[in-house]
Amino acid sequence: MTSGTPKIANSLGDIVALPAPQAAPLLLGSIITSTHGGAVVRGIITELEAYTQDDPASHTFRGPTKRNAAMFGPPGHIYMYFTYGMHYCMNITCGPQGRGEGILIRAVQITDGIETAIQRRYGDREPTAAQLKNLSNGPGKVVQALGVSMADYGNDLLDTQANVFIQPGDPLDPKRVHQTPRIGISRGQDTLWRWHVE
DNA sequence: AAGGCGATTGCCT
DNA sequence: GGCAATCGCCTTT
Repeated sequence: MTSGTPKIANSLGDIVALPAPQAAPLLLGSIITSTHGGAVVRGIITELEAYTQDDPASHTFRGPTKRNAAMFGPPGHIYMYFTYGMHYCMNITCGPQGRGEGILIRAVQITDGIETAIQRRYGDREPTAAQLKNLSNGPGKVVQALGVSMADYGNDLLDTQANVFIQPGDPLDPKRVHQTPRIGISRGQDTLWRWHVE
């Protein structure tokens, strides 16, 4: 680099290396793409939540385990977990290697491959208006619509050759961004670590 | 070795 | 809005 442009946290690699609560709002509006099954499904990340290691709501609160190992790996990788006996959710790992932080992707606005997403969520039946609205507005729904699975555990989300990857999105209108407590947790409700756009 | 419960979803009232 | 479904993980005996 010969220009005098200062190095700022403007690339995804820089962003995911930040602590999760700093990275999360910066990743809102990013593009996530899945090429699973030979079909491209792509969407804009519209809701996410940050989790840190000293956060009682986090899977990493009690230290590394086999389940949460990816959270302690390099940033920008996939941490998947299985919950409630039937649902999978995906995270973007954050912070430096060795630090158990990540961002739960809670909602995506599908922009490409919506037919494939509908097929994965509802099968061949024509979706109702309600079903279309609920296509990918929850963490388990996002995973299902994108066709992500535990096979993607630990994979690099910044590798555009991977089956699942993220890329920068268009800037968001700050007026459309809302910050709230996280959803579905019994502890750690004091922090405003959920961000979403309308 | 066993039990409780969860970063959820969808259906039922 | 309330609650059942369903099972792997982690904590506790």
